Amino acid sequence: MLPKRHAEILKLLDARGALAISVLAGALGVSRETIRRDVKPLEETGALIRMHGAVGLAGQIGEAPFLKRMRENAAGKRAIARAVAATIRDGEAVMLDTGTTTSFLARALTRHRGLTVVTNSSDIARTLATVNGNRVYMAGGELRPDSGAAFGKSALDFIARFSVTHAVISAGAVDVSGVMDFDLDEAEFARLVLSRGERRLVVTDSTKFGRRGLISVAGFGDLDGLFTDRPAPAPIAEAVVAGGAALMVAGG
Amino acid sequence: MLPKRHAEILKLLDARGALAISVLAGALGVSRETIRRDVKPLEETGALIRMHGAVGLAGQIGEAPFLKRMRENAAGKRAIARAVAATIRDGEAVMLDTGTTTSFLARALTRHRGLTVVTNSSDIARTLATVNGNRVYMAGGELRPDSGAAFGKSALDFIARFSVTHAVISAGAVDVSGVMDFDLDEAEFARLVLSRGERRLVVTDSTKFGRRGLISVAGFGDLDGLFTDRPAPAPIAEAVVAGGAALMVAGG
DNA sequence: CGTACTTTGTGGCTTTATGTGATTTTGTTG
DNA sequence: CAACAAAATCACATAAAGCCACAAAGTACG
Repeated sequence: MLPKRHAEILKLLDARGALAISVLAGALGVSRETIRRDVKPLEETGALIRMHGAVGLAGQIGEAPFLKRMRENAAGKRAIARAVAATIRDGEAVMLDTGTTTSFLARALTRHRGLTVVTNSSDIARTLATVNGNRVYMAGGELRPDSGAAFGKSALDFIARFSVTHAVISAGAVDVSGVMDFDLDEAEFARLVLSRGERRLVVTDSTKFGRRGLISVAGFGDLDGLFTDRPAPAPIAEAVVAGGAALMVAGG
Repeated sequence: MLPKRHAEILKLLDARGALAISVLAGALGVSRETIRRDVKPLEETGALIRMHGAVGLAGQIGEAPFLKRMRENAAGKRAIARAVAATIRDGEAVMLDTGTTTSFLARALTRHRGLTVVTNSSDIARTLATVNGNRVYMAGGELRPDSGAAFGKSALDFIARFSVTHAVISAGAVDVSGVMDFDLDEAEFARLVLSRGERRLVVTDSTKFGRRGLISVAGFGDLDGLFTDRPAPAPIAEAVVAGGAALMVAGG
């Protein structure tokens, strides 16, 4: 049962940050020595970093802001990701933009088979490219240091050639007027992603509600659904349904 | 009655997750050995994944083949990666092709700062894009399911625009005539990478020596150095130095 | 029927996973 | 810096799982 517990360990670390060996041993119901033996190959492949007394995911240690953000409200984002993944069937085509919540969605989709995935995020591409017979198309170019994703004209041109069943974007902010972002390139990219999908979804954890964004990405009328982890403030919830989009609240 | 029990096994796994061989044997009223024999073809076709003690549906367990390959001789590859990383200074430009050893090199480079990185590998891109102010340029396109990397004309065109200090490729095989590969696209890509670097390196763990490749990538005269983890067979070592390349053996 | 082929079971041996306890290393604190 | 506690390491024991070869029981087809 090795790989199974390996996956469990990575999941726990992903959710809760660095943990002591003994904590992991307790959580998984095996001896500390066993956890140590599990951890060794994971460390050798670079997935983990060991310190005396604890292990952590490789990326989290050396100040990677993106991974740090992935730990904020990780439970909520994971719940959203699971809910969205449940609406996607094996073999379908999805387009994902960059974001912590869409990265969680990519992880939730590792149990699907034969997906076609279009993205500009190196994290999402890497997560889905080598598993389960998926086909992954990634837009190349210069990758942003904060997100590890490609933007700009060539990325736009690349994804404009695709048409997919599910287009999923993440939101920097959501208010009554719709979905907003803080970055012009990201907003343009997200807008294009939405236009290439038959079913247009936004995923956003509840901390984004009421936040005021800089650039408008889409009104609720342009969407088919908005997935979040906690009930939205009443005015926003009303605006969503008034725009004709479904509002889905994923249970933790 | 083979196909019938195969279907039963898949159904059980789907309903109850990963199960031990002995559990399946009990549930279906046959011996463990029989289940093992049932499971073998299912594993070969990729429907199942086997661990010691249990089998699970491929979709439920996330064990990518690429990660599996990264575990093989991980210590040797890491030693090679460390040795190469020590010859690269902060702020320099490197070009890396896809391979388990170059992925290790990317990890060894996470402590460098301000690198410029050019690659076609989503794994390498993701590893280096979000840390320490690196600039990462990744060739996009359709990613190969085995390696998570982009090949083909657009990838070639993309990297052809760059000139870097260090060009590093991994080898599928090495014999007295030079560096070989098993895949035409990979070989062409590697050749182009070499041509874009001032310092041209090959990294290869010692298991590749003497293996017979399909396509020639480069003769030793085209290289500045070859890094490996154990001394090469005498005829190959002689060919390397005769070609004017340095042979570096990294201590474990 | 009988022969040839397939499927299943069995026993012996090897390998793997895991736990336990002794011993060493590491980090902390007075 | 001595002393202590937590963690890591190591060696050993054991039980479960895997593997192989051969025997037994079906099964197909002339």
